[in-house]
Amino acid sequence: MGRPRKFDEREVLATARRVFNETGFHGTSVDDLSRATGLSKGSLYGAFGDKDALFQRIFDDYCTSAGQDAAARVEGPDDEALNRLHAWLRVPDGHRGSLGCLLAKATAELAWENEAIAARSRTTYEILLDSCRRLVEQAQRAGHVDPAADAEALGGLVVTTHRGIEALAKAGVDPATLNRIADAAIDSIALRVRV
Amino acid sequence: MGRPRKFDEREVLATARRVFNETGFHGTSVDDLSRATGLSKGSLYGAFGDKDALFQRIFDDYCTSAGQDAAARVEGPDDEALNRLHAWLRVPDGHRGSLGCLLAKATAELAWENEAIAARSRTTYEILLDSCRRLVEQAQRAGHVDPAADAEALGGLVVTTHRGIEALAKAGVDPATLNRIADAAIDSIALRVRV
DNA sequence: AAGAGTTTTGAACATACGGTCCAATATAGG
DNA sequence: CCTATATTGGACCGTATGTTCAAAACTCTT
Repeated sequence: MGRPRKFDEREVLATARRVFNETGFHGTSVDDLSRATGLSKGSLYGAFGDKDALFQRIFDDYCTSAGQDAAARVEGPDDEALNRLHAWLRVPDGHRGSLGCLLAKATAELAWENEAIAARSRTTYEILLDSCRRLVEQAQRAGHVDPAADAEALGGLVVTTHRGIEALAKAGVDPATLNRIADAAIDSIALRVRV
Repeated sequence: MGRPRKFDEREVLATARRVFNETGFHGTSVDDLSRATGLSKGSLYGAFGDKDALFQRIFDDYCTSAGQDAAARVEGPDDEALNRLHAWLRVPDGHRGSLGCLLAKATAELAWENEAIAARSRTTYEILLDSCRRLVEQAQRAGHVDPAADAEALGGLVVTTHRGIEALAKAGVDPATLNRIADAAIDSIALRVRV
């Protein structure tokens, strides 16, 4: 009972995430969030606590979801593993100004001063590294990658390449260039095939 | 004539850069800068203008220096080009908490909202890409990389790997892991040798 | 209809912020 | 020693910030 909520919590969180992702934590005021979500400041505080709690919540959700996505990418036949890695690296066609990854943005902005953010970032990256290692192992089993190669390092190379491509995309580097880099990364990994 | 300055401009700029690099632009107040540099706000404003001008100055200097460093890395004999690429990627031994790159931090935080920052970031990354392309071309001439490979894309792979390694370092990922990724990146590029 | 329980609202609050100003101070040249 | 000039450090201002709160609005139960 009680007065019902006028807003959809998931919608509000999605909007707040978008704003945080665009202007960062310190660059976003509670007024900005209030305006973007349509909720008054009082409602925001009532529903989510203070600004830090709201951000932490959004960041946690994002990391969880990123980890799940990574785990989901591992599922599938071995002989398509390389394609799945490739698809992950490619910049989407209609790419303008970059949606960007909250994990990257929050880590860059806050890891130094916020231990909770740093810890969550680290474990999330470790999940990504692990998923990519598994994908490389699949590609090895499929004969697409040298079975003697260090799967963990090669998987890591995919993760760093992904991060790097996004960083350059944020600076406005030509998407076509970035996609050729993605191709080169996969080619380099696949060239370790024993012919 | 008149009263001479009590501070060394370069020292102040270096300190301010460190602070900006740690807590970001929006996360750093003018009082923070004043405390860190030992200069009063009045002196800061007299010497460097407002907070935006100071940051832009520091960022410009950093980009210029990063571009020069990249250009300097190109100098040297062809048969050491691959080593120079490798050395650039390696994380320094005494690495704790990451010094980090102002270019990456500023781009992540501000590119979306600040056109001047975004433009400078883009041209700086293009200089980095160009330097790495030249280094790969050197390695090709030395016979360390397949001469038929796309040197621009392989050079880009080095840049994105570098960016990615730093992003993961910021999250606290084990430096040893990152160095194995750096090794893998160089190995992958070098494996394009025609034997 | 009345009451209990929630949420919304909009204003109020204290503080922190970026930015400005100025009297006091220190120095170089005349 | 004096004058001109630059720096200094702190007081000061208006605004924006994060946060709280009392009152109103609303739904469900009794």
